[in-house]
Amino acid sequence: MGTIATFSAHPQRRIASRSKDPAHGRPAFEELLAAFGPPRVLARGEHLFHSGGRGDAVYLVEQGSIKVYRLSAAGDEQVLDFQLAGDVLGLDALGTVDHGCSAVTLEPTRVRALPLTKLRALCERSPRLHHGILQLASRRIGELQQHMLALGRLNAAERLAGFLLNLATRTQSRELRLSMSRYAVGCYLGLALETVSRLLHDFEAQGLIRVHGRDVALVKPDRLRALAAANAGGA
Amino acid sequence: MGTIATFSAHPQRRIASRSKDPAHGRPAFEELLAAFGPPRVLARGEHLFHSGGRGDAVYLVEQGSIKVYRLSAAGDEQVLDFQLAGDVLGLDALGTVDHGCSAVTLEPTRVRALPLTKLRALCERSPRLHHGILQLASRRIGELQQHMLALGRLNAAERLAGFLLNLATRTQSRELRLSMSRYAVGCYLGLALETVSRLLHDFEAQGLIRVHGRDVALVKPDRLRALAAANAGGA
DNA sequence: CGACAAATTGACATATCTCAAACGACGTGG
DNA sequence: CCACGTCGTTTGAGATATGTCAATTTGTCG
Repeated sequence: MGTIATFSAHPQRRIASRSKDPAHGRPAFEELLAAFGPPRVLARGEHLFHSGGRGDAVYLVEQGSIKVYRLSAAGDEQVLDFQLAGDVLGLDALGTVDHGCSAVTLEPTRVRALPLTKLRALCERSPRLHHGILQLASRRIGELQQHMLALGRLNAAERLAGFLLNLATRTQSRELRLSMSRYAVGCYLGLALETVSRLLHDFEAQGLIRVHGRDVALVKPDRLRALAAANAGGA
Repeated sequence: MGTIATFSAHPQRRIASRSKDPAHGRPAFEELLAAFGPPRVLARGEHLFHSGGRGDAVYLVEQGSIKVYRLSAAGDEQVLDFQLAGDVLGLDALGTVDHGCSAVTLEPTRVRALPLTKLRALCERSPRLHHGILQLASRRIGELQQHMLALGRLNAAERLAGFLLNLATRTQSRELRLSMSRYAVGCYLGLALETVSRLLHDFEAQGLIRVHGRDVALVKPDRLRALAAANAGGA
């Protein structure tokens, strides 16, 4: 895992695009992939599941993007993650009966579901697949821990820089088209939407990025990285 | 889950004290428990593992307490969790080769290890045990997500109130003996240690708790709960 | 008892939030 | 095709929660 520190590249969970992982079972992921059901297309704004709802499947995003979030009693939203093509979500409901979060599409999105009943049955038969799921869960833990570091210890600029780099790595592109609003970005980073807006402006003023609405081009990723890494550590 | 919202009670991971969970395999946990090796006693300040180090086991805390943390490049510490008796840690290293965090004891602590090699072997043979681990991982994801909400959206008082309630639930006691410093609490909650100190004072002044050094008694847990829940939502 | 680490308390600095206004894009309906 | 309303974004000014720095007190352990 290379360069990006604060926000892990999440390449791990993006099982569709995994290509090399010498030590641990690649085949596990392939097998897992094959277990998912047929594609289903959701319109923008449709929910995949709701917090409190019974968790009855995990989902693989094939195309589009999904916002996973929780609401506080006061109605504040905390975005837990944005899921892009190749990501798997719903892992938090394996251990408990229901979901602790909600998932909504940010644009027309194609997903494939793997019902928990089927998942459990498959796990009985294939330790390899079972292990694949466990690895996904384990990696998700690592990612969340990394994000906790960001929320707890990084300043606004560091968080945003890390976020942009993370997206760039995951999409393998420096030309980002943000499917989420400034508000959603703020909810993810623990910031006010105005702060996000201002910071994007500042980054542009410094020549680090170019911004046109929701299109963001990373002009100087290295300097962004330096910014993010100023505080967000490696390892 | 019951009353505490922001900081889940983590009762899930405290497998030693699990007593009822109708739907999901209790036996899985019992079996898992039995798989751990012999007890080992660590002195205060000893590390169980280091960030970057190869993850070669998961650990069950039998007695004492452990601080799990990450360092940022700037040297700032983010505490990811405090692990008490009954908790399992090291789950984040199942999916990757090495740990993304470090673990150090806060007091003399007794743990039992389950080497990953053995764990994997056992998983091959016992789907039930395998499933137990998966559930632990899944629940940990839920807990981390809940803490992210706290870090991202709650104010200092709400975080601290939630933290105290969390500890009380996990230890089944309203008389807390904090094994961690104010500094460590601050690192966990994303606050400065002075803020923690001041807040404890304020809570005491309001009659919510009594503080004597590291002994904290929850005098009015309900009011603390109201404080924590003011913003930290259920479900 | 002495020394060192932890905790408290105060004064002050500031990053970020909040409130508010204005602007732009975009889709709908006349 | 244009007017209009809505939603998201930008930008500004001011408020504030929390951090920082520093001095003092308390606690702990050899």
